[in-house]
Amino acid sequence: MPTWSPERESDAMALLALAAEPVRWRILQSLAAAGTQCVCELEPIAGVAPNVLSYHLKALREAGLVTSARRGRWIDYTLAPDAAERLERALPTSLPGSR
Amino acid sequence: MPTWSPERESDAMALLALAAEPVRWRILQSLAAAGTQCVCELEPIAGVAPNVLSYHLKALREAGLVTSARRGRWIDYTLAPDAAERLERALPTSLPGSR
DNA sequence: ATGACACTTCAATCGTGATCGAACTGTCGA
DNA sequence: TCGACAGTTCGATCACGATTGAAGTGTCAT
Repeated sequence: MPTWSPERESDAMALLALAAEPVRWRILQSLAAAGTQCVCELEPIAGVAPNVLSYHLKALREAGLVTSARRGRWIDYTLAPDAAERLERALPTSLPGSR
Repeated sequence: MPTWSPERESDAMALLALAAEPVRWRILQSLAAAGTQCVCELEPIAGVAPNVLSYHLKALREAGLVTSARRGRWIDYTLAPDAAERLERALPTSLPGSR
C-alpha cells in the first residue's frame, strides 16, 4: 500500500464544496495570508455570528484543512500545511500524474 | 477594457461551487483529459439523464468553463482554454500576486 | 413530410446544507 | 465563587440548487 493515499473523487468534491462556501472561503484565504488567527480575529472577516462561524470552522477542522489550538480564552486556527496542495489536487482540471 | 478581467471573490466561489458538484466535476475532468466530447459521450461519464446533463452543461457554459459547437446532430463540448487557470486562481489558498 | 435521433428547456418537487436562537462548556479576573 | 468573556453545540427553520417528468428545438435519413 502506498505511503501517500490518493484523494478519492468524492473527497475532492467535498473539499471543493468546503472551499466554495463564502464564509469558509474567506476563512481559508485569511488564514493562508495571515498564518494563525483566533476566532475573534476571524469573526469580522467572516462576517457572521459566532455560532455560524463555529459551524464552518468545525467543517474545516473535520476535513483537516485547518487545525485549532486553545490559547487561554482564545482558540487559534491555522491552515493545515497540506491544505493548498490538497485543494489544488481536488480540481477536476489538475492532471492526475503531477503530484 | 482589458481582454482579461480579474476574477472577483464572488466569482471565485461560484466557480468552485460549479466544480464541486459531482456531475460537473466529472464532465470537467473528462473534458480536461479527452479534449472535446459530444454530449452522448459525456452521458455515461456523468451518469445522469440527458436533461440533467444538459442542465449542468448549461451552467458550465454560462460560466465560460466550457464551449459548445454543434456538429450535425451532435453538440461537442470543449474545456475553455483558461478553465484550469481560472479554477486554480479561484482557490482561497492561491496567493493573489501569482497569476 | 415524417419520423427518429440528439439535445435543450421549462415548471414543479425534493433534499441538503446554511442560518437562527438559545443553551452549554471552558477560562480568566475580581 | 461569581460573573464576564470566548467559543461551541444543539434543535428547528429556511433557502437554494439539483432532480423529475414532460414538452420543445433542431438535424438528418427516408
